[in-house]
Amino acid sequence: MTVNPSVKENILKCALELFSAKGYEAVSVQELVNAAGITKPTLYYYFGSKEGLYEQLIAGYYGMLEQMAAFAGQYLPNPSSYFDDVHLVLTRLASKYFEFARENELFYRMVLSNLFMPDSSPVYHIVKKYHFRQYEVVHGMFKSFSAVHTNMQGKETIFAWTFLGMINSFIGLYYNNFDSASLEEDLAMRVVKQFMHGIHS
Amino acid sequence: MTVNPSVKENILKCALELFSAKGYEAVSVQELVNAAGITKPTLYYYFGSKEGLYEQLIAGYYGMLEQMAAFAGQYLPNPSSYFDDVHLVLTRLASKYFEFARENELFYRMVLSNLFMPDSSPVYHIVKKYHFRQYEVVHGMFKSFSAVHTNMQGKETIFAWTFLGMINSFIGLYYNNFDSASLEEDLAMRVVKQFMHGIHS
DNA sequence: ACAACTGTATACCGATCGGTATATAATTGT
DNA sequence: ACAATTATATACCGATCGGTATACAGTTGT
Repeated sequence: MTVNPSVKENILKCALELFSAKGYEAVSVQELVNAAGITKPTLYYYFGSKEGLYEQLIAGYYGMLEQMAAFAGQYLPNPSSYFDDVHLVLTRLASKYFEFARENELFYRMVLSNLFMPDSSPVYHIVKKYHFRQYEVVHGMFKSFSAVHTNMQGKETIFAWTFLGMINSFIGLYYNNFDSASLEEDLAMRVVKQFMHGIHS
Repeated sequence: MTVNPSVKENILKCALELFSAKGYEAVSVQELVNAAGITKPTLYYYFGSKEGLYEQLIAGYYGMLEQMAAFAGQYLPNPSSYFDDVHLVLTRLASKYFEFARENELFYRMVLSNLFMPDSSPVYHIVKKYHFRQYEVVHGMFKSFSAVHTNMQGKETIFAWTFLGMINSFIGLYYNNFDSASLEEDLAMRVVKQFMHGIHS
């Protein structure tokens, strides 16, 4: 079986728009193929099933996200300089997350809406491993911090979840226009400041 | 039209279990009435529609949550004492959120899974106002802080969202057993510490 | 020119969707 | 006792669900 790239890309594009706007369950295959200007057998020819389409859709984007996070989270210890050490890496990572969320809003909306999805939700088993890999990258970053800053040892898990929770909270905030701030470098610094020094900043 | 409370309660109980486990869209009315041991006309007699059932279900729980947050978030200024001022109220509120999340796990799982629901999701318009009211209570609390601690002025929105984001992040963590910590008083203190003083705590 | 393969559409599948018309059993007021 | 009302079930509605059998047009290798 071969593929017509343009047709496949078009299906993925329409799927992203619909799933992002209404959620997986609420989008029917018929609705999807109408939007893409094709018929059902074409969709099943390329993706096998509705779930297969969803998986292929998120796999690509999650790959990019993971690569970004792994790269931006690289830590070159420089403990003598505050701003060139942990602070630098966290700011870079937050900034890159915001950049990704800005440039892939439709996809990242799906990520957010799936974050706390119930375990027995029909699509949970699809997104589960991608969520966890994303967490692992951030957790690994804090591990590399604590290897140098031993006072952080044992708190890597809680730091990873807190940091990701804050990042996602702010991205959700941005998407819903509750805060006038945009997801610029500036906000990344504010988030890191809050994360590192709390309310007294 | 009158009601048989026990039947109605039973439907609500089954609805909570199913919606919490699979999400609104993924639960069919047939599945629901089977679980409750009734037939469809009975459900429609009491709730009018699937959406009506969902609304009545969450309205009750959100009412409790709102009342709890409003009460726990009351601020009696005592700026001369650090631990009896903002710190006290935040710890009490966090603690109460964790308590609520422990005692109403099924409901709060629904809350979390709806947190970042897309705007055009079929149930978004139902949960929207409840989410926002919850945020407003916390925002009001920070407003009452900043009336005394003027250095907090202008940051009430960002504080409210950060605080709620952290709370929910930890509750999600607890539900997914990623952290061995349970949602006890102890964790509430850690969250407030992280919120107020950041990573250096 | 013709066979093999790629890609797409028509037309259909049984099952299930959310919702309801109607009948009737059970309760209540008088 | 009997009418009115409450509460429940049978049986059904048109629409749509996710998915597919089949035919066939377009392309490609030889």
